[in-house]
Amino acid sequence: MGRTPTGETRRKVFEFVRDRLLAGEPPTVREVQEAFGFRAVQTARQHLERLVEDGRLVADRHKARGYRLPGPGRQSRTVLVPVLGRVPAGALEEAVEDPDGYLPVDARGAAAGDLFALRVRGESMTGVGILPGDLVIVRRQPSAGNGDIVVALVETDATVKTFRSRGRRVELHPENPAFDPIVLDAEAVSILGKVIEVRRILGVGAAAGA
Amino acid sequence: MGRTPTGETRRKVFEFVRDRLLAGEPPTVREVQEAFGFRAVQTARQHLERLVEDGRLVADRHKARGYRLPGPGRQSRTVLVPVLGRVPAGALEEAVEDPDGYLPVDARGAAAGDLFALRVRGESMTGVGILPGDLVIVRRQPSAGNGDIVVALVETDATVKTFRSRGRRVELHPENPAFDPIVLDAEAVSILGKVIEVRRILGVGAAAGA
DNA sequence: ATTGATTGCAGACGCATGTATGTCATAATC
DNA sequence: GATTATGACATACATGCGTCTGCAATCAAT
Repeated sequence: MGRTPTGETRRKVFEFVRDRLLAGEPPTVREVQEAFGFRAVQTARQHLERLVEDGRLVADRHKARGYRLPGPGRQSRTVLVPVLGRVPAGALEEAVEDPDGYLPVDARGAAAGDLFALRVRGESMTGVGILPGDLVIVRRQPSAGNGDIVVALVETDATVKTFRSRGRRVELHPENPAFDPIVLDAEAVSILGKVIEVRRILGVGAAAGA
Repeated sequence: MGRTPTGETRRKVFEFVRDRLLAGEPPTVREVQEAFGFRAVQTARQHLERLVEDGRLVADRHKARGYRLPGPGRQSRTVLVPVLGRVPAGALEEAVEDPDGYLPVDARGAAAGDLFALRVRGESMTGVGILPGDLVIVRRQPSAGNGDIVVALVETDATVKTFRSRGRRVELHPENPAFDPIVLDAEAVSILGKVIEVRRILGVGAAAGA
């Protein structure tokens, strides 16, 4: 058959492959072929190979579904992090087993099992832009540095506060003048981890257009 | 060879496959075999099939790398969304071509190509917990509803504001008493999209994305 | 000991899939 | 119009990879 304008099809092929890759389902050469109605496998392959030459894709040679996006710089490792409903005193392991859902997070070096997420309750951290209902992503660690925003176990509930070490004592500072700091003996505080990211999902309400 | 305690290996196989899937690189049966040192393909396959029976995995039969996580309930579709450095007047398409990096986002129904992210500049939205340096994830749409937080093109720069329609005019409200609303003729405003999520990366190297 | 369930091994079959070659038509350039 | 590059097609080949059949070893219950 005829041909399409120069470069036009290749761009669309790239977008198709990229979207598939980002969706976690690498396509086969023949799936690309069918998606574009090519009558020969080779046509799809030519486009793919050109994209590899141009550095827009990389190929895992001779492997099924072997095309990938170039890395490793931008190849950030995405992991799904469990959103914990509650953290009943210390039983973090069990809470992870039955999460409310998962959030896709760029692990940035952290081990997948060391991350979890919590929904923020209360207004004690509004001063640093952490509002009720926000999600905090936490990396598990037993201690923290001054100024770190941490998740700590106080009484039986997990709470988000700014950590500050004061001699043998530990202060958990809210970031809201209406609340008072919590001062405890260092051993009496159980740090669950450090907040590495804050997220707020906004009005899913009107799902626009379609 | 001997055997490992009941169920033990299967759990590890599941975790292996799950992590690979979340990383966007579905494993082959033989890759599972090698990862665990099985001397027969079939051993890996047995575990995989059991996981499918248990509903922990689903299988795309006869397809290469055909094992997936069950869905679509918990299988929220994760897409990588480009972080745009700048949005030079209207040229959104081109900006997407050369992003600063990618963020993993739960698409929640939106088409992958309709999403992008921007880094917030300025303090005009601190009142609703959007701070300078935060990342906003935007779904492209040409209009918005009252109260939506939108990204609009004013002059030559993209800005984040609360949208409000006022007759034939459009108001872009900052959420900070130190700033004044921008009032424009409806046709003079170019809405790039609606903010559907806000993120703040804390701690270690504030560099998100690449 | 017998039985059944589970874990693991060995080898083979066949389709799916990446790859190689060669041909033809259209577009771009001179 | 001749030349060159590009897009598309047709066919074939080699191997990756899911699947099948059959058997051995370990553990628990009878």
